[in-house]
Amino acid sequence: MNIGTAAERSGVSAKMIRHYESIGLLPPAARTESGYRQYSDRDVHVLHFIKQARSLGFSIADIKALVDLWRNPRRSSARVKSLAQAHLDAVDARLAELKAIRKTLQNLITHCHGDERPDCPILDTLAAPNELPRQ
Amino acid sequence: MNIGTAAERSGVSAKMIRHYESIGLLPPAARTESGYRQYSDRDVHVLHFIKQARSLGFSIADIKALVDLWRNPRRSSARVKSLAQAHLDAVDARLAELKAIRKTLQNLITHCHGDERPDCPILDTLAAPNELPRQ
DNA sequence: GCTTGACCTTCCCACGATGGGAAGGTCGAC
DNA sequence: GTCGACCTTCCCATCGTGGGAAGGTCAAGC
Repeated sequence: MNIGTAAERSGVSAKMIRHYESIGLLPPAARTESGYRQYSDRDVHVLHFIKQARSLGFSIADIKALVDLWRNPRRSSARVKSLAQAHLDAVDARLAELKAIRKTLQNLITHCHGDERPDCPILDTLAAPNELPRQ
Repeated sequence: MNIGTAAERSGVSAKMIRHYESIGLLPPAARTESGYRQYSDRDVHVLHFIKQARSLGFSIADIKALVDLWRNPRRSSARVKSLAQAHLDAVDARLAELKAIRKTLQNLITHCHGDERPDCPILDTLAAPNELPRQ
């Protein structure tokens, strides 16, 4: 099938499919005489794997490693688990960050009248010489 | 003072100070005869404001709006609050996303032996034809 | 006054992931 | 044959934060 069909069936855009091929995440596709890329059901399956991993927030580098492990019958699940754990740790770190940000924003918004007056605790806090309240 | 000192005192790198000037977030700095940028205490204060807003995750475009409001004695706090609320909404959306990702990852990791065997629920789930479990 | 290391300037490129769009070729239904 | 949909490659962009090259400036120390 052509790239458009592969894109539709996998959920990965044609643009990204070409890009993934260019960065080596995918092997070069088979081509017709006129240069059109040809994809098999197996290729669509790989693309779907990539899409799923992306939706879990894995980086392209991680996904490359995961695809390689998937392709290797001799892999150890320890390696997979290690990759997933490192990613989970990063997700947790980002969650903590956003929670702190959320808390500060929520507090600032609560104390802001939000009317026509110019005084505003949000601006005052941003302009204050000390660091933002972190808790 | 020179840009290095302004960077040190504001917590914003010299690179970013130059960048912010180039994108119009900062007005062009005064210059010496030899072309060195000169910054006042007031400039450092603005940079500090920018740094604080960045640490709260506001985009450069939002920060530009916030700085303009800060500079405008006739601003309404409603406008400030609206910007902050929109940003908080975006933070909340991202938090929800990461939480869902975390949950899925956590579940997959829990069911993975993480040993030398090749069978792995993480890879199996990524390769499965249906969408990832979302709850 | 000269030396030299730190600092400054502009410019170009890069990162990561996902595009938009231009220019030109191919395909297949009608 | 026509024509709209699809395909190709190539170049650029987004967003925020850099690295580094090439060359100029500053001022402490000798």
